[in-house]
Amino acid sequence: MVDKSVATRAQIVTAADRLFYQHGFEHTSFTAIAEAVRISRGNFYYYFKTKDEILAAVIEERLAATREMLRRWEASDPAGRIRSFIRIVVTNGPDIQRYGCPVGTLTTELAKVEHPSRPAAVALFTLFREWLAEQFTALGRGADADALALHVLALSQGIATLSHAFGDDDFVRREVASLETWLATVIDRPEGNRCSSFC
Amino acid sequence: MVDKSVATRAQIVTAADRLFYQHGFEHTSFTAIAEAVRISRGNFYYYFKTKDEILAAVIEERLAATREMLRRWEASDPAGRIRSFIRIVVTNGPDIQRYGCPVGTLTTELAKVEHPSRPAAVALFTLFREWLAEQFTALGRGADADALALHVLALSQGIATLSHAFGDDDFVRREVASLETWLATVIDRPEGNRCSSFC
DNA sequence: GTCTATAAGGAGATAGAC
DNA sequence: GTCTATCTCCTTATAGAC
Repeated sequence: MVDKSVATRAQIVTAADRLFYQHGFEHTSFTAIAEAVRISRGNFYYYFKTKDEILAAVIEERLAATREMLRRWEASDPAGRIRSFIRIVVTNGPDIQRYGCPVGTLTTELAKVEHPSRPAAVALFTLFREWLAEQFTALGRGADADALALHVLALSQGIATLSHAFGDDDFVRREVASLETWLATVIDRPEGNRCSSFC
Repeated sequence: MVDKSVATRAQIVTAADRLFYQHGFEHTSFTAIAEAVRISRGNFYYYFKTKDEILAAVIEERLAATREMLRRWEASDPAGRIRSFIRIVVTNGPDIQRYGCPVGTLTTELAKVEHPSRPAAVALFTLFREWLAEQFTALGRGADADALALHVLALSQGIATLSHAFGDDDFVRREVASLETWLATVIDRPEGNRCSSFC
């Protein structure tokens, strides 16, 4: 039955997505995924021949979900879109505090084990990077849009990593507030009049 | 022979340190460490009863090495010390591009697998955090020294993560230059006159 | 202190019945 | 489509000779 097949496959991807995020790719076993979906390990291989295939499907799923999120954010103006991004670390605060950034932690893990899907994971970063650069360009900062995008991305990554390590809510809120203030000054100020390259 | 025992043990810790950094703790097997030190797997257990014991020794070693590095930096004035920290991502640029930040990647991995040594790894972060806060206090920013320390730590983490993901040298240099400029303004400026909470 | 041999368990992956 | 049974490989860890 095609419908059932599609549904079970989607359940596997959803469960694997969550477990890879919470416990890491390598640390998540077939047994753990099978138990989460409530199917046998054998049935598993009807849908995915290898563990790497599941990972590829999970990354595809995350790419699609991220594109959909960015699409929803386009309801705001460019400055509001960037603020939506900046606020992720607050919006998803509890998850990030427990498990870190889903993009950063996956990319790092796959790099350490030299996994073939590493470039696909980096593409998640690239998606945010290019989308942020577009917003800065729309705000009249086309000349250094990519640099500004990377700056926002880097600080968000750092906030996520330290939130994960220290579990300090105040720190996250403080950094996000500061980054939003920075954003406001970056947008309004002409290029020659800044306190630093990014300000 | 005690001397030999000490030397072999140190070699194991050094090799494990490097391999844990390059390939991750879980992905590094006893076999890999034993081959690196050129001893048999059996001999291995004469020095360490479990893999977790090696990890604990590696973290202790990293803590000691970090304290020693911070001690050397004390030859500079407080502002110079903070600049030494900021420049790590350039000084260790190639390693960080390949393997990420040794502190951040280890802490994240241990959290995902809920490893008992996770708090010890976080202590590495705390060491930098408190040392940075001391320097900001010495610069007359005692009121928000910890917040400033966390800010520098967070941005450095983010730079390391993106350097690892994208392998972009220019980005790293740009961010470090910007952070150094920021540092100069933060030190000189009275508390009321800033373009953002940190500037 | 160092070695070889081996135990015990878990992983990914396969075969074939239903 | 789903299952049980099984295979193979690799891991950590142990026992005991030298």
